Amino acid sequence: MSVSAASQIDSHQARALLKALADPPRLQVIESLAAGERCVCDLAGELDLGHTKLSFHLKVLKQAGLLADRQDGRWIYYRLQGEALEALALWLGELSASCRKPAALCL
Amino acid sequence: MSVSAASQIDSHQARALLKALADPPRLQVIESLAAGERCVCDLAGELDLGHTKLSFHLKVLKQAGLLADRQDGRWIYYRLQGEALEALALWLGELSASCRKPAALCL
DNA sequence: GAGATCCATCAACTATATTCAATAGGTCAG
DNA sequence: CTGACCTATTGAATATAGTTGATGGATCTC
Repeated sequence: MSVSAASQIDSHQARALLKALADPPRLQVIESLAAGERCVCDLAGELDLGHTKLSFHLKVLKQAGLLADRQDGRWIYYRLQGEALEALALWLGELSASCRKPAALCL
Repeated sequence: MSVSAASQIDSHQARALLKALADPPRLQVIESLAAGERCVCDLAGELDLGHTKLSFHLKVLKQAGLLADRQDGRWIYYRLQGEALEALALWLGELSASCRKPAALCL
């Protein structure tokens, strides 16, 4: 039980996260939210996406587990789920590590 | 100057890597190559992709900088470029770290 | 409760990516 | 140099994903 326990993911989950991230507007959202929680209208102002497009991509990111939301009155605030990013980073790290291991065979 | 200097990438490069990885057949290839270098015909046998499909995806991965190849007679061997995976893992890690920093705002 | 604001959803359209079958370029063995 | 093998490429067909404009639900203000 490590302290910063990023949950282990399998390649199927990794692919879902990769796919969710691999899109310009979604990456804009992610990077904007890395600075902190924001409501949709702030995001719409900050980024240059229409309301509908933004809403669509927020949904995709949320379904992938990369975002969480919270309602406050008529505003809905989205925030990054750091664990998902960490889990993906970990998965990628293990992949590259396993590549490096059998020294003679890879690279 | 850190020892395991994974080169820094920007969000544009990160997106290209994410996009290249976010596809089932390509992830199969990546995971297979994590065990070591292989020639195309071995990959074709191991995975269940047609020759054409495999060749196409190898090209995509190579252009993204995730794979390198080497010719030996009529065989062409592909291997993983661990640095690309590490760089992406690093980029994701920094993103999640920056999310965690302003404690009150995110999560 | 009427109107305004914030956000999500829907269906149709468009754009992009993947697949498949056929063709072609190299390399090797005989 | 001919035929066999390994791999790459091409173009057409298909599948998938993204965008757009219009509609609707929910919350707030007056």
